Amino acid sequence: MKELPKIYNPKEVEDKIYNMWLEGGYFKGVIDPNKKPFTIVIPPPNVTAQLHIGHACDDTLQDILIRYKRMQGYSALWLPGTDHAGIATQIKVEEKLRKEGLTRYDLGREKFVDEVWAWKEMYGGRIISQLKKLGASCDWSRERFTMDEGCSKAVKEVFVSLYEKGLLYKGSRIVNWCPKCITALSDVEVEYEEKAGHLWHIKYPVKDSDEYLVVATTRPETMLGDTGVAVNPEDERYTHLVGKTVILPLVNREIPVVADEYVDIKFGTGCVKMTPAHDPNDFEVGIRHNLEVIRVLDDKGCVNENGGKYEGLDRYEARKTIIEDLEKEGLLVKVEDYSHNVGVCYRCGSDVEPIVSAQWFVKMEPLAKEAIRVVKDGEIKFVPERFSKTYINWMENIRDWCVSRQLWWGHQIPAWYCEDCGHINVSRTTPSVCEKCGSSHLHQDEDVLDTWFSSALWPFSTLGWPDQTEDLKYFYPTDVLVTAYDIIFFWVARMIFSGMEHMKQIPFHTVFIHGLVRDAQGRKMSKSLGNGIDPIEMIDAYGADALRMNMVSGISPGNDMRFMIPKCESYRNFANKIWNASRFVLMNLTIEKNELPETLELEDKWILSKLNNVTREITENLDKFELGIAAGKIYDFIWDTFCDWYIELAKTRLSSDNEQSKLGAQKVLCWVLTEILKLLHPFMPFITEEIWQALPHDGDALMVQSWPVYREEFNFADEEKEMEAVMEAIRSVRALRAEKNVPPSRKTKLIIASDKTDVFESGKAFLMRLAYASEVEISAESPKDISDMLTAITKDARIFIPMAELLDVKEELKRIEKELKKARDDLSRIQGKLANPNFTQKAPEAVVTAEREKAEKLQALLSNLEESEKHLKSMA
RNA sequence: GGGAGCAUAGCUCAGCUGGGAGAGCACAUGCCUUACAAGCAUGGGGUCACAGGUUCGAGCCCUGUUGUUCCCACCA
Repeated sequence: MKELPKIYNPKEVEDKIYNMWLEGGYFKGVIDPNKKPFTIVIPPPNVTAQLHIGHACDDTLQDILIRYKRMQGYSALWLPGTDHAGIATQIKVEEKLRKEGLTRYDLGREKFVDEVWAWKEMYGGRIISQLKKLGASCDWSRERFTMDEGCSKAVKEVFVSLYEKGLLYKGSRIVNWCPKCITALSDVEVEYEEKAGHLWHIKYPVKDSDEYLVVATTRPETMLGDTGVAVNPEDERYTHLVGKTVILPLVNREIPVVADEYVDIKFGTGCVKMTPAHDPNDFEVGIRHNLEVIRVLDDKGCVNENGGKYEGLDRYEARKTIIEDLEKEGLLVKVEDYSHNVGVCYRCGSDVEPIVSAQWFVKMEPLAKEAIRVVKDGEIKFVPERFSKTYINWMENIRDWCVSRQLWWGHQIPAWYCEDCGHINVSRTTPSVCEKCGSSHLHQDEDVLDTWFSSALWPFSTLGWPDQTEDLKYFYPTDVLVTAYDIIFFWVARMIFSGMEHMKQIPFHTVFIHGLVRDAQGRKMSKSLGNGIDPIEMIDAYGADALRMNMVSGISPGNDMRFMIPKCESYRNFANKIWNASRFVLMNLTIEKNELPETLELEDKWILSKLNNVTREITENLDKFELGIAAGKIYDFIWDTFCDWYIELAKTRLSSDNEQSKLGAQKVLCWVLTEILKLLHPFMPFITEEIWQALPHDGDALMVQSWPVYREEFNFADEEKEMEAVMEAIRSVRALRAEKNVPPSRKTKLIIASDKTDVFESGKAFLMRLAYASEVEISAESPKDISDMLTAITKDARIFIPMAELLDVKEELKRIEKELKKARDDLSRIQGKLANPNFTQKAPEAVVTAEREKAEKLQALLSNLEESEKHLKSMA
C-alpha cells in the first residue's frame, strides 16, 4: 500500500483532487428521467467581489447539501454564477477612473460601459476560482451572469410583461435618493442609523399679522421648498390660522396653513413645515391639500435654481448658511440637540435624500398576495421557521418597488420615448417607429434597472427562461435556497413573487437561512474596522476542509456565529487525526477488496452497530437541515468511537498470530473507514476523497458513491452492551491507576469478578492492552483475600489490582463510600420515579423501560460497591 | 411604536419531538503506549439570567422581569 506522510498537507491534495473531480465531470447536473432532480442556485456573488467569510459560510452549507443529495442518488445541480451588482461595480470602476483623473462623463456612456465589461473580464473570474478552492461542486458548465444574453432576455420579458399587465408603471413619486451615487434607491437599499442632530425651531410670520408660527425641523435647508405649514385640525391653538397664509422666511413665498390629521399635537410646537418635494409624509399631505411641489435639491444634493441665492450650495453648506441667515433675521427661536434616525445609502453610506422624481415602479400589492399565500400555506418553508414571520410581515406592508436607477451599468430599461407624441413604447425588441404615431424619433430610457430586478429571476432565468428549455422543465422549481437573513427582503422575497408571477410556480421549496459571520469579538466584519477574515488565507493555513468544518460545526440555523481562528486549528487537527487513522489502516492492509469478513467478533459488531445508528442519525439531521449537529456527530464518531476505541481494540488482533482474525480486523477497519469517509465527505470533501482513493474501492470517486443507509442486519444491541461492559472495566481501571499515578509502563495483574465471565473472557485481550494488565484472571467469585488489592468497580464487575504498596485502606474506604453515596442517591431518585404510578402510567414506555434498566444497573453497581465496602471494613 | 433572537463550564458555543447537561479551546496530573505530541489517558470546573406557572418530570413548554443584540416602521 501507498506510503502516506505523517502530517496531512491539504495544499498537496486539494487542487489535485478538485481537478480530478472536474475531469470526471461529477459536478455536472444531468437530465436523467430515472432520477429525481435536486437543484440549488447559488446566491450570485458580485462579479468583481472577492470571496469573503460570509460567502465561505453560505457556499459551504450549499456544498454540503448538494454533495449529500448527489450521494443519495439525486441528479444534483448546483448552478453557479455572478451578479453584475450595478452600483457596487460602477463605483469601483469610477474609482479606478478617478485615479486616472477621469469621470464616467469624460468617457460617455458607451465607452464607460465598455470599461466596466473590461473590468468584469479582468476580475470576474476571481471569485469563481476562490469558490473552487473552497471545494464548491458547482456545475461550471452552466455558469451564468446576470447580464449575459439569456438573463438579459429574461429581464426584458419580465419588464414588458409586467408593463402589459399594468404591474409596472412610471410615475413621479418621492424616492430615496443617494446624492453620491446619483441614483434613486428602493426602500430596502436605505439603512437607518441613529445620528446626533439638531432640531431647529424657526419662526414663520403670519401674513398681515404680528403673529407667527414656529416650526421645528431637522433639515432646515428643505425650507426653501416649503409650500405650506400643517397643523392638526383639533389643535385649538391654531384653528384661527387655518386657511391663512404665512410668509416663508428667506424666500418670502406666501404659503398656506392647512389642517391635517398627520400632525401630532403633542410633538414640538404642533406646526409642521411642508416640503412635498423632499419628504414622503409632506408629499402625501401635499396631495391632500393641493400643495405645490417645489424641488430645491438637484441630483447631486446641491440647491438648484429654485433655491434663490442659495443655488449651487451643497445641502450641508446650505443648511449652515440658512441657519446663519435665520439667526440674523431673528427668526431662529432655539436649537435643540436631537438624536434621530437618518437614512443612508447601503452602498456608499451617504445620507439619503428623499426627492420627488420620475421613476419606474413595480406595483407590489397584487404580486405580494400570492407570495404571502405560498409561505402561509407552507408551499415554501423557511428554516428556521421564524423567518417566515419576518417575511410575511414585510410582504404584507410592502410598498411599490422603485426599480429604475440612474446608472450606466445594468440592464437599460426597455422603454422608448417618442419625441413627437411623447408616447412610451415598452418593447421586447428595439422599436423603429412609435407604436402610437409612427414617428421614428425615439430615444431609449437612459436608466437601468435595479440589480435585484435581475436577481429576482435567477432561479428560472439561469435555467433558460423565457425559453421552455429542457433544463427548466427538469430542474425547476429548485429545491433549497441558502442565504443569510439580511438578504430575505432584497432577494428571497423578490424571487418568490417573481416565480409565482412568471412561472406560476414557487422558485424553491425551502429557504435555509443562516446567520452572519462575525469577528472573534462579535462585531460585524468590515473594511473600515479591518477585522475581516480572508477565507483564502484560512484555506492556505489550515486547509479548505478545516475552514468548512469551522463554518458548519457548532452553529445553529439562523444564528450568527463568531469566527475563531483556533477553531480552524482544531479542525485541522481533526483532519490530521483522520489522516493518521487512515494511515494506520493502510499500513495494516493486505486486502484488495473492501468487504466485511464472514465472521464478526464482538468489537466488530459493536462498531458496526454504532456506525449503523450514527448513520441513521446523521441522515435525519441532514434532512432537517441540522448541519451543525450532523457535523458534531460524525466528528465524535470518528475521533472517539473509531479512533480512540475501535482502532485500539483492533490492534490486539492485528498483532496476533491468528491470520483469520487479523484479516477480519483489517476488513472491518477498511469497511468502517470507508463508510465514515462517505458520511464525512459532504463536510470535508478533499481529505475524504484523497483517502478513499488510497483505499480498496470500486468506482472512480468518493463524491459519487452512495450515501450509507441504516441496515437492520447491523443492529447488534446485545453485543454493543457486552463490549461496553468491557470498555467500562477498562475505563475504571485506567481511572484508578491515574488517580494513583501509576504509569502505563507498569503492568499489573487484574482479577475480575463478574457473573458475565464469558463477556470478560472475550474481552481479555483488550483488558491486557488497554488496561495495562500483565495477566487477567476472570471468575464469578471475588478472591477470598483481597487485603492487598485496589478495587475498581463497575456495574458488571469488581476488578482487583494487586498493588499492596499503593493500598491505603482508609483512603480506599473513603473513595468507595463516596461512590456508594452517589450510587445510592441516583438509585433512590430513580426508584422514587418508578414508584410513582403517575410516571409509570403517563411516561412513554421507552422512557420507563430505560429508567428500569438504569435502576438495574445501579442496583448491580451498588451491590458490587457494598461488597467492597464490607471487605475494606473488615480489613480496617 | 411593532417584532424577533440571545442569556448554559474561565472563553466561544451545541443541546434535534420535555426524561437528571455536552464539545472545542483553556486548566491540572500522568504518558514519546511503534497511526497521530496537530497525540493518548485521567481529572477539576455549571443554582442552564431571575421569578412564577404547566407537567409524574423543565435547560427545553407558558407568563412576567432584567440584561443584551438585531429587524421593521418612523414624529417634523
